[in-house]
Amino acid sequence: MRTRSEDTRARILTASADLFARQGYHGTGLAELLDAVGLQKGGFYHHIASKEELLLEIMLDPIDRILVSSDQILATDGDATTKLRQLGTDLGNAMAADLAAWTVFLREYSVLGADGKAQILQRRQQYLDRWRQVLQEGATAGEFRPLDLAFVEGILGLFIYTFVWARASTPPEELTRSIMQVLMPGICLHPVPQPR
Amino acid sequence: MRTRSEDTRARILTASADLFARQGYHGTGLAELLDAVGLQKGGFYHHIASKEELLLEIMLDPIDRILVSSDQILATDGDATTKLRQLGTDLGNAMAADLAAWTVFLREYSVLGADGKAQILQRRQQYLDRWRQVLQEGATAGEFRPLDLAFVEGILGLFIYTFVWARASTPPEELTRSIMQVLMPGICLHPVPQPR
DNA sequence: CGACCCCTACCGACCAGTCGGTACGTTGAG
DNA sequence: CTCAACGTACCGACTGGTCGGTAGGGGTCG
Repeated sequence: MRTRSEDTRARILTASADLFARQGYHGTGLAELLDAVGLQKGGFYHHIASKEELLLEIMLDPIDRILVSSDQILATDGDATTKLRQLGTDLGNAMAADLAAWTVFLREYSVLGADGKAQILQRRQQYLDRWRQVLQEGATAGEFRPLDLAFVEGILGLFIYTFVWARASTPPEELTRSIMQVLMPGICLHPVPQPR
Repeated sequence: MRTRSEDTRARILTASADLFARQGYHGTGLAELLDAVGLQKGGFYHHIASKEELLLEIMLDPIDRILVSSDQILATDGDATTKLRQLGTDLGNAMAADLAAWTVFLREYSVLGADGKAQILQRRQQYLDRWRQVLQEGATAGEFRPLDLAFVEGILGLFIYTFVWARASTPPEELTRSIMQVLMPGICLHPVPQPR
């Protein structure tokens, strides 16, 4: 059963994510949030403890979701090449579905206090470790080249910049495909058949 | 001859780039800028027209520099594979030398007014067009796979995220090498010997 | 030489406006 | 009657920016 409160709260979350993505956290005043949601301050603060807590909640959502889906991928018994491709398409789908929240997640880390930073950083590391794990697995299995894994930090950047800057003109599945078209043969040792 | 004024102005520029990179434009107050530079408001505004003009100047610097160096690379008569590698190492070197300014350039676009946006966007497109040009050249010459170029927007993200998040633990040349280790075979059709 | 002057670099008080946040009143459904 | 879900009025702190003023170095005169 969906209460009215939860509904209002959800509206606040999505509207804020949208504004924060477009103008940044500090660039978005309370007033803008309020008339985007259609509330006054009193109503707003009935649902939200503080602006910064709101930010943290927005940022936790996308990373928590993808921790679940990537976990399922890792649990598969396919080879590393397959898992790698799945990790990529999964990330692309996630960003396509929640681009605003992902943008905020990847841009506003520095705004958070020590608590929020710790929570976000831990999950971020967890997620990137999934990639590192698959990369390692593929390397020892002889599927992948022996790689210096420093670039893994950049994968999130590769995706988000492609999605943010190329979105208007191109459907999301094509963006993911374009990225994976480079990433797969860049990582895999033997020629990889491109699906489709 | 280097005047005192130019020196002070330069100090303002670098200090501001540093603070903007760490805390964001809106997250950095005038007060913080002032005691980072060691000036009072009067002195500050003697050199800078406005905070936003300051931001624009910070952002124009890295892109203008790399437009020059990438132009020189394009003018070379090497093959596309060589040019591609040079574009990558050039970008890596630029970011390593000016990480703060690059961070600001890639994060604070939305803060700018219509004028600033136009100036930055034009240069950004110019630079990415260099990559597209080389990619196209290599594709028609049979050096590269036939690629969907949507991912090109993500190259900047790939680099900046790698440099920002992996910097502390790794020297910049290694970061560039790690990235190019993936990018080159991801783009080039035939196996590419890795230098060094 | 010294007296004058001007201009650059800088100071610090001040401004209107905006910030995030709170206290409390009101409304309406169960 | 109750309590959640809001609106309204207000707060102090802080925002970017302005303005009148000043210290002092360098040039130009007699």
